[in-house]
Amino acid sequence: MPKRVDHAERRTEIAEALVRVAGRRGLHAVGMREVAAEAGVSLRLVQYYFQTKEKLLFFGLELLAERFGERVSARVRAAGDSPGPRALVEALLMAALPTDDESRTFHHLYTSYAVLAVNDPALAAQPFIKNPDAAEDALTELLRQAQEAALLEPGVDARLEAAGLLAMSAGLGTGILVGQRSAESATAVLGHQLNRIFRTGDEVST
Amino acid sequence: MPKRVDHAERRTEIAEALVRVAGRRGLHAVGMREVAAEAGVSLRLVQYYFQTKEKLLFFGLELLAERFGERVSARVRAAGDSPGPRALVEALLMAALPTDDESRTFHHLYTSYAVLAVNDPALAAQPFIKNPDAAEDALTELLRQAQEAALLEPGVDARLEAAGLLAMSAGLGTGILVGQRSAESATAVLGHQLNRIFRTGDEVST
DNA sequence: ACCTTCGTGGTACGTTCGTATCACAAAGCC
DNA sequence: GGCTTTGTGATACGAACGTACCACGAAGGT
Repeated sequence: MPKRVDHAERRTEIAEALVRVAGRRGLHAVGMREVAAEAGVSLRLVQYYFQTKEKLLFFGLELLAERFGERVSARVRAAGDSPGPRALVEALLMAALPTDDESRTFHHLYTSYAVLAVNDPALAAQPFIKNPDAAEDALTELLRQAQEAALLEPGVDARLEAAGLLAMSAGLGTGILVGQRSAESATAVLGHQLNRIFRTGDEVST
Repeated sequence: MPKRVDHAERRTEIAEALVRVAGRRGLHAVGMREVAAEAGVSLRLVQYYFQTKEKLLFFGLELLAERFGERVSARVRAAGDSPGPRALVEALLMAALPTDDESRTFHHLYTSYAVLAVNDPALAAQPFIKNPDAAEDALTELLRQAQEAALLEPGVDARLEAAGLLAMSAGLGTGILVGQRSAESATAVLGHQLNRIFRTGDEVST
């Protein structure tokens, strides 16, 4: 049976199994055996491709971040051919909301990792800072451009506003996740916020 | 030795030990034995006052929510004798930010519980919804009053704004928690947001 | 054609965890 | 003052977990 196999691919498959079971039962409850079963391989194999559980978890986080980045990019690209700044900003912020199973799992697990990182320096060294900071930079740049095109209300500080919007999006996402608020209500809150930032030339986008 | 003892008090002491050790090592890592050691009692005693770990965790959450409520109330009361609406709003929002050890632990553990609640219906039935909803109602009412006193910029929807501000505060709090942003930067973001909501009669309060 | 390396399975080990059990002393009740 | 209840200690148990170990079949290289 043992043909030569692509390690990277195998690792990705197993990490995807990890993400699935973690999304279903919670990151705290996932064990090597269950990941193996979900991936349809033996426990030994999980050990073989990841020597330790910690490494498996790290790789799972990387996978999660990567997939999420792709998702956001896709959303932004889908925002239209020559999208207005507001449509771009909206796409960026809405993509982070847990509106379907995939984004819900992402939000759930990312928060789980973040909580673990509070007490785990090794985990805290992972892309927890890098990734959100990049998003903040990107959004700030978007707002600056809109500002130069005189599309924003006066008195808006691009950087502070970007940070605030991203934090709001994250907070709303958590609210959705725990069932406190519906996805529709979250988008309404976000939309109202954008209405107050952008000059009234209402393009509410899709 | 066995004098008659106040159960409620004992349970609170043990739950406080739970909160301490959970804040130190993460909620996922806390065991009955460690809680017992932290509280300075035997494992048996923890079992005696809480029959099961689940009940201990529930009680810990209740304690956390209660203490946090008191903290917010204290902050709001300390906002001044006849505080302006903006000072009140600011006190409410800032109190939720993890600026010191106590609020940091609160934010950390509350988020931990929230993550667990995603996959645990019994935990989800605890005050996860009730409490934030109450905060949203209170903040909405505060904004409405400010609105009637013509202290707000036009075009502000009190309810949507309240929800947005609370979500932003929560999101900023998480950012502080994971070391992505400093407490000062978070308060700056929040302050800027309030500046754009309240009419310019700048009282930045303490 | 041999031999090394790679992929894989099965299983055992040591630890830790939550919980249950046994034992017993002090206090309250009548 | 005997007896029941209450508080407390020590320890045992069964399960689950991460990890380590042993064995072996099938390719690849030369």
